Amino acid sequence: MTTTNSTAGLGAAPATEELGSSAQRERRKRILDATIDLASQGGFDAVQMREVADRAEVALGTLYRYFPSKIHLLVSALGREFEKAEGALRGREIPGDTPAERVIEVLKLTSRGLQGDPHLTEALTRAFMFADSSVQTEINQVGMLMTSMVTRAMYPGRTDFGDQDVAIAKVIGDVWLSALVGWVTGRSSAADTAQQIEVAVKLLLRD
Amino acid sequence: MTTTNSTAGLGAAPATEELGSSAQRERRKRILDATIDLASQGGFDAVQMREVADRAEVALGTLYRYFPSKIHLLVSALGREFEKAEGALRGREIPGDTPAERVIEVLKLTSRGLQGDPHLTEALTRAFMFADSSVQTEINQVGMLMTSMVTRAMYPGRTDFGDQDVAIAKVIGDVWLSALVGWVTGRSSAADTAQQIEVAVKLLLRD
DNA sequence: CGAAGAAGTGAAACGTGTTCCTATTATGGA
DNA sequence: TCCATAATAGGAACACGTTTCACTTCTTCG
Repeated sequence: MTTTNSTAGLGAAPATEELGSSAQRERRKRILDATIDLASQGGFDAVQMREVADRAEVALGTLYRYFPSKIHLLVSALGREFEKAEGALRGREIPGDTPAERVIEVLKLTSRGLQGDPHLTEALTRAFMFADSSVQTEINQVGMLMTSMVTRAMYPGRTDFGDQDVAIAKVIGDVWLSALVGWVTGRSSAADTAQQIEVAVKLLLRD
Repeated sequence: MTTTNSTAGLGAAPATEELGSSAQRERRKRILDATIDLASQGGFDAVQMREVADRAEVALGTLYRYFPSKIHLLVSALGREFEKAEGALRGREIPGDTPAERVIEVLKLTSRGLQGDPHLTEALTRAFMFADSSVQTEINQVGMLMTSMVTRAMYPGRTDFGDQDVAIAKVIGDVWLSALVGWVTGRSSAADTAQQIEVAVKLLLRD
């Protein structure tokens, strides 16, 4: 059984690594800020390592010391954003009478947030899709946040979930990712994407 | 001059295998062969445009005339391979007593085929994930083949399918893609991938 | 304080995707 | 057949991710 459990990560995942001196934490923050700034304005291609380094007022070599590749950089940025989004959602009461309705609601909210900044979304999604196992830590973090958002929407208030529920949440996450890729790469419209997710959720959460 | 390059470009790089002189069709074939060869031996990174051009005995500029980017090249190669795989499957009788069983069988077969050539799969999947709307034609072709394979496995012999069935097939396709990406990028094992797909299919095709 | 090592700087250089340019060869119509 | 035009060859050049290196600055600890 491959249940490396997800409920473990559902708790209060501490913010990002708190290692390093405060100067280092600030450098790191400046780098991620610059990254998101550039991504937001021009997408994946606009995030150029030299430009990021410039904006963060950091040498190129230093940038690479903090993030060993552009993919690491972008996936880390994605992690930070996702954490923020998940935090914002965490306090909120999710409307909807059934698990399906609530999950759709959450995914709509999230998608809308992403689609409000298409370039940023494009950059982060591309990076996520391109990431290999050397970025596993960051990837898993994002995956767990995703799963956690979905399960919480399914059963608000509950804190741990059965295998079946987690499996469903993961499938929904997969569909969501595929749909997002379709949207990001210009193959489907925002409406298509929403529709696609809704269909999947209804299929998976009918009973 | 670059004035009327669109018509010239289309003539030069026939989207379908029909167009172009026989010399051109052969060039195109040599290029795709070289691509798959390189991909198969070293994956995405090993498909280097200069090397492809060399092996295909074609100038770099010619390669770019036929395929305007590495992504186009790889996605086109993917299309050709997928067609071949789908054709091989089309004649065959699929074992299994229920739609779920048959779909799982088909996906297992396909996955096994892919996993038998990991580098090739990695290259093609990466390209697919990275492709933007300029590669829409090729992408859609692959998507339709995928959906068609799944629906046919659900109801062998039938030739047209209800909305619900197509929707389910698409969701399965999404999950399959996500799982494949996970495998390709080294985040999950072949067994995990199979498991993940099986869970999704069982959830979607229970009744 | 002072020294040793870690971290940061700035710049050059390399690899590979992509573009561009000129000369040469194929092709198809008058 | 001969010419106009498109297609190809060959190769230089450019862009951006990544690496490397010599030097400087910071941090830590005896």
